[in-house]
Amino acid sequence: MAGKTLSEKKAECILDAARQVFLEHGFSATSMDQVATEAQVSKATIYAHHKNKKALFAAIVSRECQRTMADRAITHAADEGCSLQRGLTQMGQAYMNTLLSSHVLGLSRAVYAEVVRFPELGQIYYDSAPNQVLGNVVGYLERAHRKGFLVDCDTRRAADQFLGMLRGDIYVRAQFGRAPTAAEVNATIEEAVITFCARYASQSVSA
Amino acid sequence: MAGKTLSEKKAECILDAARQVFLEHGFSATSMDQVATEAQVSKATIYAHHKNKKALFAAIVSRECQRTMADRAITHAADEGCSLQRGLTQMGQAYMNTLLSSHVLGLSRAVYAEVVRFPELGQIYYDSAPNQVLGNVVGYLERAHRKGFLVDCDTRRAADQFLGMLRGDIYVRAQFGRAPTAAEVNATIEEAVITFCARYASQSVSA
DNA sequence: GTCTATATTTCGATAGAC
DNA sequence: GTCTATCGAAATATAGAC
Repeated sequence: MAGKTLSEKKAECILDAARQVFLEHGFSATSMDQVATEAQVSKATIYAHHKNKKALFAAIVSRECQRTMADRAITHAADEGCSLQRGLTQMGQAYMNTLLSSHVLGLSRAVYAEVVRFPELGQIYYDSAPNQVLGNVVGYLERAHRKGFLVDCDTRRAADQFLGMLRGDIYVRAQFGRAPTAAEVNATIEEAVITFCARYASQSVSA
Repeated sequence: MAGKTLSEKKAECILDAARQVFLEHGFSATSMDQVATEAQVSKATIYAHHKNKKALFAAIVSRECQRTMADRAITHAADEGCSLQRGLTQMGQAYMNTLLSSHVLGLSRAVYAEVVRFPELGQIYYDSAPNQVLGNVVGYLERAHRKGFLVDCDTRRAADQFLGMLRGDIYVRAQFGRAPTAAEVNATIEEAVITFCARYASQSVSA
């Protein structure tokens, strides 16, 4: 990818700038002038690449959804060779790391804020981020079940409860402005694993 | 309250109109003209009652926080005379009813969207709504513990996990545009109670 | 494609009459 | 307090030169 035209470079600058401004201020509070200044191009250049503000926003949302899922190691964080407790803990750490990062919070904030105006974006976001994660955890639990680590259960329900406990009050606080400490996050993960195992771990594992 | 001056009536109209428009479109996407039209007053009248747009928004957020906590029966939904399982289920139903209502979703959406710009509102919202609910559930669990229904535990952690499981994927879907069915909600509540009791219910209760 | 300059609309907020 | 009328700033989007 060494041979990039000037136009391709500007196109990238626009997307990067739009990402930053949209994720920080949201759709309505962001102006095309801000994006142009941040990208160091003229406003007309933006309109040469994107039909209008809404289309630019949609492009950013799609791009971020893919990126977040691509570089997040949640699925592969769980070492399949170790115990259930350890596997859940590793997944929990990877999940919380991603969820509490400023750009994931910013993306969900921006999409959530505009879901009434752009319902399609809400769909795209849910399908490509939260729902993917849920599916990945379900996959892990099914493999754990085949190894005899888990009792018979609805794995989707179990995964949902695990992720719900992980988010908990910490995530609510993070959404509304208070960043949690690392100690809080670790304690939440540890306790979620214990409660999960109290119901779902097979006797041979929990005993 | 029969004798209301015309001014008082208009003041109410303004608040009601602002509530509707802000909770539907958020702060940035709402114009004072929209509020004025909805309230059937002139824009100047709004500015006679509220310093500016931000102050009006803050007034709405505070008012809605108080209202939501006042008329929500979450705390008192749990019949204290019955079993732990039944009490948790009743609380869960009241909680989900409130959480998934359009005006609570709209309020959290509006506040969440502007938390970067108005950090104080994020604080106010968290303290007066989610944190209140958490505290109320903690209170219920402590009473249940004194009755011997609960094992020794961190009641705040237990309450947090219970509420986290209640919200779960349903709440994420609701945030991003898909309304859950009543059956989904009921199943989520039932399963949250079971997992909660697997760890926290005392032997005499769970056996 | 990219720029400068601008058309056009809409917004928050206010002046002044009543 | 309430209205009409309006100001000035800022927004989206485009025209036209290069």
